[in-house]
Formats: sequence, structure tokens, C-alpha cells
Amino acid sequence: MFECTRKPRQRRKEARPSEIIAAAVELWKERGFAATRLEDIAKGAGIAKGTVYRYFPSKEAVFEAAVEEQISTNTIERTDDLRTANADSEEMLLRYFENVRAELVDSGSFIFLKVLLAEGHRFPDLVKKYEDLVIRNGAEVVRGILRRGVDRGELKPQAVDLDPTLVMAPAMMLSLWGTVFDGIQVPDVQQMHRQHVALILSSLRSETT
Amino acid sequence: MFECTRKPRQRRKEARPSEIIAAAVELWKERGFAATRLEDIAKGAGIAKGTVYRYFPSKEAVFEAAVEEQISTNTIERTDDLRTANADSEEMLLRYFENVRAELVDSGSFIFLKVLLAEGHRFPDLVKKYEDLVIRNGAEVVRGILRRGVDRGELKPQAVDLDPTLVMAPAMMLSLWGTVFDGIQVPDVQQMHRQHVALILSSLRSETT
DNA sequence: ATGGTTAATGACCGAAAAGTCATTAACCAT
DNA sequence: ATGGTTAATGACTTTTCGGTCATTAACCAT
Repeated sequence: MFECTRKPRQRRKEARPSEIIAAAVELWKERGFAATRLEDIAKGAGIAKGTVYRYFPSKEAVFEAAVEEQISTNTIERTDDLRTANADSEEMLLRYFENVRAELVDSGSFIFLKVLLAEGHRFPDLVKKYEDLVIRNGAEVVRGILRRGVDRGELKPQAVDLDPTLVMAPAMMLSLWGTVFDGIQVPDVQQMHRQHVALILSSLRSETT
Repeated sequence: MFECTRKPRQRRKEARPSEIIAAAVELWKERGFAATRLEDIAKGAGIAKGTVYRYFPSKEAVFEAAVEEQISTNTIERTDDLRTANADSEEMLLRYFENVRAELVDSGSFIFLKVLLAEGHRFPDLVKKYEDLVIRNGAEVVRGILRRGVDRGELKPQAVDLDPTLVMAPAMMLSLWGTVFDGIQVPDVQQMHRQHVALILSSLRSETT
């Protein structure tokens, strides 16, 4: 007994940055942003603290890179997904909401939203970027769905005038709130999204006799 | 030149706690929660760091007391305000939204929401209390408005089944988001609230011929 | 006045965590 | 093999900041 577990040092320049970010996100999800030390991140990524500094100049830089990564991957996915679909507006809205929920809750990008809301001061550039690429992009998707609904005769023409923010905000807020108590608290986010879609549609659906 | 500005020490046991809280909230609003040191708070309140510890056992206790204060003062106000009113449902909803906005943005309680969202882990009791007294209370108020609208014949009966969270969430989210860029970013929160009310009503208004 | 009580002070302490760097050892080209 | 390059290490330094406490001085009762 007492095995001398000599950790075989590995040199993997390419893989490190994304591994570090992945470990960081995992810990931020579990314990929150402020409570996560840089050494925890290193440990989580299976490397020593000093190694982190070879790839990122500071702790904040890791956060910035993480946001940057999430931003790019997610907005692309979402846009593609919705462009090729062929469902009615209700289905489209539901799918969009589910997308938002999954992205924020399941894939854990809710921390970015939380931290940017709470600590936005410290990352003015990031906030701007997040606004441009996530919020505005989301608004564009919603606007697309509404416009498409009008074109197909499912929604009344005024639907295009509805501010997309009003459609997105509850989806984001509910998902966010649901994460505060480790996801247990809010009864059923998806159910509520369904109700929200119903509310929107009952107001915007065109009167086809 | 070289005036020895001897600060005249003052003993004001009664006034301290609220002054400390006020100074803390002010700084949190300006610089965020994490970026505010306890010594800054003391300086802001015009006292020495040690004095803070005469009134609060820890830094977190200051935060807890601040939330506690906001919670009590604000929920009382809101409930009273709406019970005595005599306007139609549209007016009531608008007033409620304006209330939420004013409370979060103007009187600065948005930091509590932000911090509880972002750092909820560290304050499980507070989160619970906030949920009970602010969120649930808000939901109750909204439910009251809807019920009242049905009673007066302004809203169709299904209105009472609408989850109040769907009504509150956009109001909170928009106000929150508006504070991230020092309030400059979101074009016009109040305008958007008007649109939101219109959306809700166009779906819930009873068809009186 | 004056002495007792206690609010107020701020220098100090120590823990915690960010960030550094001399040393070690993979990896590769020869 | 082997020597050069550089990724990886982790002990060490530095900084930051929450919390303490011996000392000072307001305030008040006498």
C-alpha cells in the first residue's frame, strides 16, 4: 500500500485553455463566481496554478475568455436551428424558450448573465459584447419568428411591432431565478413558458374566423 | 497653512446603524457589491472601520440588515398603495410596474436582487426571506389586481389563472438590465412597461361587445 | 469640576488568495 | 542518445481585506 502516484506531467499547449475554461465554468456553476479561487480552477483542470498564468494573464481574463467562448458558440447554434425549422409560430416560440432555458440552465451559461448583471461595472466591454451578441441576437431571432408568423398568416400584422425584449425577458428571468435554489425552487419553468407563449399568442393570433 | 483639522469625535449610538447601511447601499450601487470594502463603507458613513463592528458582527451582517430593511419598508408601502386605489385594471398594472421600477432603480434595491441572484449560495436564509416577502408578496399584489379586474368585469375570468410571475418577471428583468450600464442603455423602460400591459390586457380583457 | 461609562478610533494582525519565478522535465529535432 | 526548447510545477512573495483591541475621548450623573 502507499503507491507513489507520480503524476506524469503532460505538455498539451493546445488543449489547456479550453480545459481551464471548462473547469472554471463547472466550479462557478457549483459554488458561484466569488467563491471560486483560481487554484480551485487549476485543480479542477488537473494542472498547477502557475500553469493557468501561462495561458491567461489574470483571473478576470479567464472569465472574459469563458464569456467570449459561450457567446460565439451559442448564438450560432441558435440562429441555425431556427432558420431551418418548419413549424407553426407556437411551436417556434416554445422551441425558442426551451433553447433559452437549456442554454442558461443546462449548459450553465446562467453564471455569465448573473455575473454580468451583478458585476457589470468590472467588465464594461464584456457587457457590451454580451448585449450585442446575445441579447440583440436573441431579439433578432424573436423578431424573425414573429415576422414569419405574420407572413404565414398565423399572427396579426401588429405582431411585428411587439418589442422582442418583452418576449425574451420572462424566459431569462424565470430560468435565472430557477437556478438560485439549485434549480429546485421554481415549480416548473417549462410549464410557465408554455403559459407565456399562450399569453402572447392569444393576443397576437390572427382572427381566422 | 497646515490646518490641523481635528475631527470632532461624535457619539451617536442611535443613528449609526442606519447611516452605515445607507452608506453601504450607496457604494454598492456605484461600484458593485464585491468591489466595496468594509473600510469604504465606514469612510462613506464618516466613521472608522472599527466602529462598524460595534453595530454589526461582520460584513455580511451589514448586507443582511440592509436587505432586511429594504424588504420591510418596501413591501408595506406597496401593499397599502394598491389596496386603496380606485382605477381600472390597466391603470393598476401600470402603477404596479412603475412601483417595481421605482423601487428597483430609483431607490436602488436592484443591488439586492442582483447579489441574491449571483451570490444566493452564501445567503440561503436571505434568499428565502426575499422570496417570501418580495417575490411572493409581489405575486399576491398582481393576483389581487387580476382578481379585482375580473370582479369589475374588466377582465375575463381566466385572468385569475394567469401565473403572476409572468406579469412580474419582465418588469424586474427590464429594470435590472437597465441598471447595468448606469441606466443609460435601455431606451425607455416605462414605455416598454406600457407595451407589456397592452399585451397582457389585449389577451385578458373581457369582450364587452 | 471630575470620575465613570462606553462609543469611537485606527494601528495592527492574520488569513486567504492573487500572482511570480527558479527549477524541473516532457517533447522533439538532430 | 542527447541537447535545446519550453510547458509545467509549486514553493514563495505580495497584496488585499476582514476582523481585533488597547487606547482615547465624548458624554453624563454627581
